Formats: sequence, C-alpha cells, structure tokens
Amino acid sequence: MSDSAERIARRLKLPHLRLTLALANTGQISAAARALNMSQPAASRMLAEIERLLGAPVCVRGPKGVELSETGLALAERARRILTELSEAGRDVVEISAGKAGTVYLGAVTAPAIDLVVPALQRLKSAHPTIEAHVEVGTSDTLVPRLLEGHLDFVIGRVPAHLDVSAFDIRPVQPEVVSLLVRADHPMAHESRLPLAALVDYEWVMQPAGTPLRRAMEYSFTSHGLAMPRTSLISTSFLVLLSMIWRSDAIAPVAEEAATLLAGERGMTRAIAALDLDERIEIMPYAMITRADRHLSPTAGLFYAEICALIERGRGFAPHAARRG
DNA sequence: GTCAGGTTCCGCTCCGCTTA
DNA sequence: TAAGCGGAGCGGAACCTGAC
Repeated sequence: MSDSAERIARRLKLPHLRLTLALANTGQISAAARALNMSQPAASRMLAEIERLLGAPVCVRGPKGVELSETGLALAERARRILTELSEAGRDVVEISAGKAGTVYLGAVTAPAIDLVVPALQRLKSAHPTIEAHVEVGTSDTLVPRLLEGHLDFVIGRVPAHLDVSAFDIRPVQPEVVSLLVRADHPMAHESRLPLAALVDYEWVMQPAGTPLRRAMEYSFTSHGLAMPRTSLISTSFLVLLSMIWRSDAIAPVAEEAATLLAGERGMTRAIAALDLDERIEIMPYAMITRADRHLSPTAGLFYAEICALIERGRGFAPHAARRG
C-alpha cells in the first residue's frame, strides 16, 4: 500500500463512511445530515474534511443538491460493504453471546423455496426453536443483486448473465423440471403423453422474457419447429398466475415442485391439474450462491448447511458441483 | 425577489492528555 | 487524583449561490 493510501486508511473514520453513503442515498447534504441525526453545517464540514483527506472532491455541488463524483461513488460503494459487514458482525456477536440461532435472510426461486427452504426450516426448528428465516421468493435477476448489496445471506437461484461470476461462490444443484399447470376441467387435463404441438393454440401465462423458465419453454417450442404460443399474461406472481389459469383455458409453466405442491396426489387443491407431457423440459440448474468476499453468519451457515444436507440426501448436487472452501 | 441548499464564523461542550 | 489545556465535534446564525 502506498504512503498516501496508508494515510487515508488510517485517518478515514466510520462517520466519514456513513456520511458518504448517506450522500449517495439522498443526494443532499441536508438530507444526509438529517439521516445521520446531525446538523447540516456539521455534515458540510465533515464532507470538506473527507475531501481534504482524500485530496479529491467527493461530490459536485449543485443548486438542488450534490452529485457524487467518481471518487465519491467508489468510496460510497466501499462504505456500503464495510457498514454491512459491521452490521453483520453485530448480528454474529448477538447470536453467539445469546447462544442461540437468530435470523437468516435468503432468496430463492420458486422450486427450491418450496422443495428446500421450507423443509430445512422445519428440520432446524426442532433443534433451534428461535431460528427465524426471512425468505424472498423471486427471479434470480432481482435476488442476486440483493445478495451483492448485502440484503441477503445467500440465494438459491442462478447468477444473471450480466454479473461477474467471480464475485460469488456457486454450488450448482440439479436442473429444475418444468410442469404445465391448467385448471382441473381444462380440455387437455385428462389427456396423457401430450405433445407440445397440441398446446400451441392455447393462451399461455409466462414469466418475463429472459428468465430461465421462459427460455426453457422458448427453446422447447423452437426445437420442435413450433412458433411460440400466444402469451396472454406475463407475471412473476404465482397468485396472479393461478387466478389466470383458474378463470381461463390458459396454460402456465411452473417448476415441478410447485406443481406437485398444488396439483400432486397429495396436493393442496383439486381445482388445478398438471398436464402429462410426452417429454421432459428442463431449466438450467439453479445453485447455492453466496458472496465470495463474505462469510456467512452462524445462523445463515446453519441454514446453508441444512439445505446442503437435504440436497445431498434427497437429490444430489450436479456432477460439476464446485464445493465451498 | 424568493426559495432551497451549501458554506463560514463563532461559541459551546466533551474528552483525552499533561502536569502538579 | 484533580485541575488545566487543547483539539475535535457540534449547533445556531449569518451569508452566499443559483434556479425560477
């Protein structure tokens, strides 16, 4: 490390980082000051001190507020990570000193949320009754950025193509299989070994373009030389999807686990059925994803290990699994 | 001219260090 | 251990700047 970098590292304080981050979030010195419970002049002085220390402007002053400079943006990004780490450290200390499991924040795409997260929580609850899981279910495009921002401990999903995979520890699980849901009295509900070609004239409920499930369906149709069927509704909401197929002849592709939960032999409803396709449609494998530069909290580690154990026992990791160190 | 937002100046309080 | 000193941090008031 150079002398000037060493000098900056030695003199930069946590309030400096908090202010830089607050400036990034609010775009105003006065608003940042309010957010940090300090006066605006004090924040202004602290900002000048940071700029003196760095030897570069942190932000560009304007009549309606401030805009972070390149230096400011870089510092704010570091500040976000450092303050998140500190918050995580606090959580670790509380959990360890209390001698009990605390809270885990995780994200999952639909299938593993049903098939892995819920059973893992049930198993952990017997040994750790105080454990609490905050589960965000969504698409990988929304979940993985939240992992990077420090809002989630880990994600069960896929790393979006635009993100650098070296930022993550990735442990692939086996591929997801697609099921097609319809209402129970749908004209095709009782047909067996249906070819895709028999379904192209119906309306479909799809996930947004670019999502793995949508791409798997697009690939299946085009590989059979079929045109994509008419999409009447695009939604990531499972409830909206169910409402649509329940009220119409629409067909909705979902993860097999979700279909089993709803329409399986011991499923939750008799109003929904899964079509019997004559082929197996697979989505690219999802994975256990953690941030490469961050250790899991004790509780998150416990949850992660329980899910891995479930996978090992019941399903198995994909052959090319990359084990965490 | 008015308003919103930032800077500067001044004084107060708190805290750590030094010294008797 | 207590008193004195100096620096850091903060708030209030006044002032500056640019947009409308």
